[in-house]
Amino acid sequence: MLDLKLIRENPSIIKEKLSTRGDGAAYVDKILQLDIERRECIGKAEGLKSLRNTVSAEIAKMKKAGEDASGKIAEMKKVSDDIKSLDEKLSVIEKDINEILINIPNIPADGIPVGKTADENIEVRQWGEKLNGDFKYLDHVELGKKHDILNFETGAKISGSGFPFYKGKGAILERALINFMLDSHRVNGYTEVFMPFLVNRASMEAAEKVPKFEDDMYRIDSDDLFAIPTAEVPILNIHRDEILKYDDLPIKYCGYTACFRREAGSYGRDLRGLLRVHQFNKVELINFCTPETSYDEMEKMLLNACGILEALNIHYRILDICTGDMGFAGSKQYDIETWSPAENKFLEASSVTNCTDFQSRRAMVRFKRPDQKGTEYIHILNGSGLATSRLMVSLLESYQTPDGKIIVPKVLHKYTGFETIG
RNA sequence: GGAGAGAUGGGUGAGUGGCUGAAACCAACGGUUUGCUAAACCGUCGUACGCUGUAAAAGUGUAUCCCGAGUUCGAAUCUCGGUCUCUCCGCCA
Repeated sequence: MLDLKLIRENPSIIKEKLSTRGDGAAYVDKILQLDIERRECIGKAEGLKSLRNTVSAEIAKMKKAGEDASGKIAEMKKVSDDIKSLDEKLSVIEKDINEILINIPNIPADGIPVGKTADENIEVRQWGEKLNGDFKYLDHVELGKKHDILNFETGAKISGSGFPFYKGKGAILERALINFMLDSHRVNGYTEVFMPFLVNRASMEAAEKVPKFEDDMYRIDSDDLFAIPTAEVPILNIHRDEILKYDDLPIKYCGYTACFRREAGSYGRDLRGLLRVHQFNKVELINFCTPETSYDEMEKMLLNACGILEALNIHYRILDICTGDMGFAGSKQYDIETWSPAENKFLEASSVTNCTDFQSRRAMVRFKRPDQKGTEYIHILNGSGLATSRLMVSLLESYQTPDGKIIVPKVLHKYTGFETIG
């Protein structure tokens, strides 16, 4: 959620910046108009409330002195009615403002690529090289079937399509990846957390996932709980409605969760195997930091995520995401894509995003500087470090041998207890 | 699932209709005292929104005692609905 005051004070700048991000700019004028009405309403209502408070105190005194206050009481009855109708009007206006505000995306950072679609993302760098062995690379679905480690039919039987089923060494490898990533990030200074996979509506709203993206979420109607689409949601909410200590910043968390996404409307796209699933595993990184450090922290987080891929020796590239392709809450976003030799393309395995104060305003996560009055909204960064599903695709495919075996990357041996599959 | 208790500022905790944004204590911060430390004493000590205003400041009004609605001239305090927490019983990984 954007800052209403910021919009009020810099409408043209906000409009200009939002113009690169869909239709956000169109809302600005409407917001400004409503904001004027809102402040008028507040002024009137508060004036009357002030009067009521004063006179009520007088009534109390008169009653104590045994005087008759019925005239003033009748007068205040009328005032109270007026206050009530003004308050009702105000709440309608504020609801309208809020409705618009939750549909305006974050302001893009200076210097990020301007563009409409993913084609206009800019590649920052690549690491490693494309594999070009002189044999036909089997894709992860074929490899999964061959070694009986991944079975999508069984997953479909249990739950439906898009719910992968891992077996034997496949299940162990998945777990190994998660443990390896968590251990690595702990060394990088992140505090490990383990969280609920179902969260309440307030948590989803704080993370700006709901109501805008409610259709993409799995919801449990009977309790109004949501299956988390990412660990970002519960981790972000750790500090909801809190004022953090300046000296504690930055606060960094890593955590594993399963992630649940309905992927409504994306049927037919990248459906094969693990490429687009309703449930996947991810280790998430979250950083709560000051505004002046957030872009530096973002670079560090990116390196933390890349470090996993380098340890696993998987070819990847980094994209600087353009304004039109960026996530709703993001101000700047890097995607990390890992190479799939069988698909012959890069797959998005991670996304590192600086959400600046966009989420913290809704979630009310603030901090206080020493020797300074008032609070500021904290900057919140999130990054996958990483999602195992796409990573598994790249890993299985990249580590296959011409005779169809799969070598387990060395860093995972201590987690798997075996060195090859097949 | 059954029965009961509760939710007040960073913490403990008082307050059952009228100077109560809220006692007291603790913590924190600033200061005095002190050879140093400790102790003592004094002061400060929530947040949000609006208005006035500034270089920064500051002033002022309103709201806020879990959330929402109601009663009343006036609600932390009374009524109703909800959420959450705790205790006991039952069930259970």
